[in-house]
Amino acid sequence: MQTDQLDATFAALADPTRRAILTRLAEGEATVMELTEPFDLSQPAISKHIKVLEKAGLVSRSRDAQRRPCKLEARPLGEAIDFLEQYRRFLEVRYAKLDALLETLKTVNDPPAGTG
Amino acid sequence: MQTDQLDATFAALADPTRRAILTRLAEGEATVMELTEPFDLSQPAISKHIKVLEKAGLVSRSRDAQRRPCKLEARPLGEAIDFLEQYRRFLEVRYAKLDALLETLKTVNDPPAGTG
DNA sequence: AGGCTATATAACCGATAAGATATTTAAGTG
DNA sequence: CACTTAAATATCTTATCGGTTATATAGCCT
Repeated sequence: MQTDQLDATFAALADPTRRAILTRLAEGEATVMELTEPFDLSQPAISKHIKVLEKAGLVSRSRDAQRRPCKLEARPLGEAIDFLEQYRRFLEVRYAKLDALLETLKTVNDPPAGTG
Repeated sequence: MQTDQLDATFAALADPTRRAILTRLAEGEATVMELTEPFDLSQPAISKHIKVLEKAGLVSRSRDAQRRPCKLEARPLGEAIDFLEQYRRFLEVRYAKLDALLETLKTVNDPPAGTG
């Protein structure tokens, strides 16, 4: 895992506008216009944010006529999680919660066990 | 979850020196001197980094004579993970790995953690 | 008090970030 | 070709960052 990749990923995530863009992209692809709309920011400002996300590898672009739809690329987020995982033992409460979550998910595979 | 907290957390994580400091602190408390030593940076530079980490709530300080030992505070990292979790469905491969990991951890069954 | 050690603060610098507005490029349409 | 729409680029401004050196503060020890 390169340090530069983590730098870029965390720096990209450090901006609330960019996080909001990512959240929106989690619902599906979106054009620059569509991404600009919900914000009180100029189109060039959003284009800049997109460029930051793109450089961090968090977003990829395609083409649809004049449009340049953005798509979420989550791989770098995975690397960020990998980094944060090293602190797992300091997050015992969360860890327990996650454990419980996975337990629940596994239970879903089991035959119905009545109320849980 | 406040946006400012996430801003501060991710911004703090965006610097490799600060990530290295956190990694070191994961091994236990350390003084400013001890944290400065491994880097080719001045003591004030490290103090500044610590202040950034402290403002983000990732580090807390105590006192030991003239020393101000730093301690890792992982809670904000937990919130960062919470944010990243929303992209889990875009990280199916990782998710499977995490599942396997937790399976392993449960089998291992660590003793209660103390810091030293 | 004087001196040593550990850390923080101040002042400064160059680079970068985040925003704006204005303009340009690219692509489609009449 | 002119016009419209979508997005990118240029230029500028202000603020913050990350580093420096120099200095100040705080706490211990004689």
